[in-house]
Amino acid sequence: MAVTLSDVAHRAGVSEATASRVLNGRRYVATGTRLRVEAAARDLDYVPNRAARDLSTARTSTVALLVHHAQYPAHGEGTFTSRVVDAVSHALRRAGYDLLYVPIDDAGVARLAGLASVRPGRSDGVMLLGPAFPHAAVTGMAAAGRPVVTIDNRVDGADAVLADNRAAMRSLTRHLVADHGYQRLACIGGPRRWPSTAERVAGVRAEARAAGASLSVMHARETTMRDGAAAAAELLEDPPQAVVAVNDAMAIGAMHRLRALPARRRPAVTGFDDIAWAQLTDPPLTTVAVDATAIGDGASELLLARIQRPDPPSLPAREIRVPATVRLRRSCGCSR
Amino acid sequence: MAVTLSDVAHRAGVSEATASRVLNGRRYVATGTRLRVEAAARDLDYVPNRAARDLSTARTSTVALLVHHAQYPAHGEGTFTSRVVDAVSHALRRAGYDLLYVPIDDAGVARLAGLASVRPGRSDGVMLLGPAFPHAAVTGMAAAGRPVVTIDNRVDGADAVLADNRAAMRSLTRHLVADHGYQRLACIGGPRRWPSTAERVAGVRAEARAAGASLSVMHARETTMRDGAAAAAELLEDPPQAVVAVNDAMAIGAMHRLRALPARRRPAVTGFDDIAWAQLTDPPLTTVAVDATAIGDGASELLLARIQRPDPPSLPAREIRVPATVRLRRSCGCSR
DNA sequence: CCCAGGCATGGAACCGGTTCCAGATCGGAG
DNA sequence: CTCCGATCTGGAACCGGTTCCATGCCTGGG
Repeated sequence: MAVTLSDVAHRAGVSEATASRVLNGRRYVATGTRLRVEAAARDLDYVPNRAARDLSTARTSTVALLVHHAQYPAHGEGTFTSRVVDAVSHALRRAGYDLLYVPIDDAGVARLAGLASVRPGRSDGVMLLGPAFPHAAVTGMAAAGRPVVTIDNRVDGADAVLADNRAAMRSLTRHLVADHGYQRLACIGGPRRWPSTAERVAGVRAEARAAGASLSVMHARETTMRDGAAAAAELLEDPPQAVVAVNDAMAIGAMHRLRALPARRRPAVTGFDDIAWAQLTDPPLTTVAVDATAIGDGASELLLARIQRPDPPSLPAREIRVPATVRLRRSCGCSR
Repeated sequence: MAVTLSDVAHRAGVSEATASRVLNGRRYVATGTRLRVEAAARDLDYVPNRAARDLSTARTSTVALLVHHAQYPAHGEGTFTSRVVDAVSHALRRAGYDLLYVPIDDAGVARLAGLASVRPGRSDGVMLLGPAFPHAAVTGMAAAGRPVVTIDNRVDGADAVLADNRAAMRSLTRHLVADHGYQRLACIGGPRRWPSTAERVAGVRAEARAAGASLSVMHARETTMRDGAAAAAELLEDPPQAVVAVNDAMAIGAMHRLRALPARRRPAVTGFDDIAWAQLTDPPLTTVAVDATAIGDGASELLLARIQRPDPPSLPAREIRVPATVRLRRSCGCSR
């Protein structure tokens, strides 16, 4: 049916071995031969059979991206995840790799925890997007020599790509205290065990302490708008001057709930992620923007480094921090 | 390195042929043999090598999903696309297929138009999500016998899955005219060539005529919040009583812009998609919800039907319409 | 009792590439 | 002029499955 390497070789009057060498850019092929083979391949519109190549090279040129949704709904429904997925996908494609997209729910995650043993499956490596993957599964894979990188999450012994959550939050908090003079802050955090939200809370805490502002921290079970609203409800009685949420979804939920207060007593609100809708809230949401492209590039760089040399003294785990920049809008009290 | 079929066969004391038969559930295997092979596979934690299987069966059990972003930003940034991606992915997984995720930009689309010829690539079939794929590329693939299904788009001769845009919009418009008594309507549409937005406009038009309301239609170049705002700006001078946008992003943009008007003259606004943020606008956005799960199921049903019997008198193109239901909130003037 | 036919199994070809190895050719150094 | 090594090429093994075909067994009907 399809054009095979043998067809190309035949048309060019060479052996399959030589044709293969040409098409893989190997050395030791005479220029004339090279040109003939290339012409034949072009004429026949030859496309190599991936299964055959994968089989003989024992590599797939494919990376699996697992996205956990059920426990990560704020992102799953939002735009941060899709931006990262696209960025990762583009970065991989540029490197000649394909992306297998695998959304995974609680049941799937549980199953994952079981097989710390490695499924070579149909990918050369795995990216885990989101904070909810069981520690054991990640370290299990990494220890077994299976290339793994976590995104927006970190686990000892595995490569990771995260935003510089702490620094960004310190800078944002400094703005609230120093520029606006807020002295009483509240922070709406996510689950304690999720590294990136924990880091954001830690950043707020560190800067509040340094700046001498009071801070009360609450931890939501998930990080949806609903959770943000619920947390905000507890603040209605004695509202702080500013509420720092660890993502935009919760910030928007909180802002919504805080409308119940008269404008005079209504706290400033800030978020994190800079999703598309952050510009359209009333007032527009001050938040932190993370460069999704940098995340995609970093993740694929780390993973491909492992894939492309899995043999030598297994590399120590690396971590890439992507800078995150504060986006001042009006919800923090700024006038612009 | 990895456990192979031959290992399993050896351990069970049978030939590879028999082991293969057992693991594929074929008939003509004695029960005792079957049990021995199954036990051996379990003991060795055998996972079949996909490349080898793909090569010998000439099928990949993989479907490529192309998502066009640059021309589809409202969805690319929003939540409709990601919901559909997840739904498709789950449906395929249930059927034993993997999903190759391929975001594609304008340049990619252009390239696609060129090769009406078929790239068998690494997938058994292709799903195209979004309205921006060139006609020729789609029909080319379909004609070449390559399984294709379009989502949120339709092209003659190719399978398609879409929301029942027209009916939903008629019903929504009827509500505006009959229940609220609006007589002067405006509709913010998308590009004329995008089937689903065109159908939505057609639905509004049909019902407005039937109900005797006046209607002015505008067509935005894309369908982002910005486009919605720009369209709304033109309505400020002589505002209609209700503005029907063809998606939520534009509706939100329009609502935002229309705040410039005093409340008395401010039109009702409605959207389409029921993205997460529609509940949080002020007032909450009346819109139309599409069942993403149904889209995923439909698309995978159509595609797998083609994949699993590509030989017989090539099936005529089929089209699945997914019901869409109106979600009344306050932006249309309802009180609840 | 013999034979047809269904059941159960193994041998081997095959899918379409990559790559090891051996042989051939050629230019330059000794 | 011979020898050596670098360059070029083809034959064939191999990757790990699936499946065609041949074979042997067992059962039941004539």
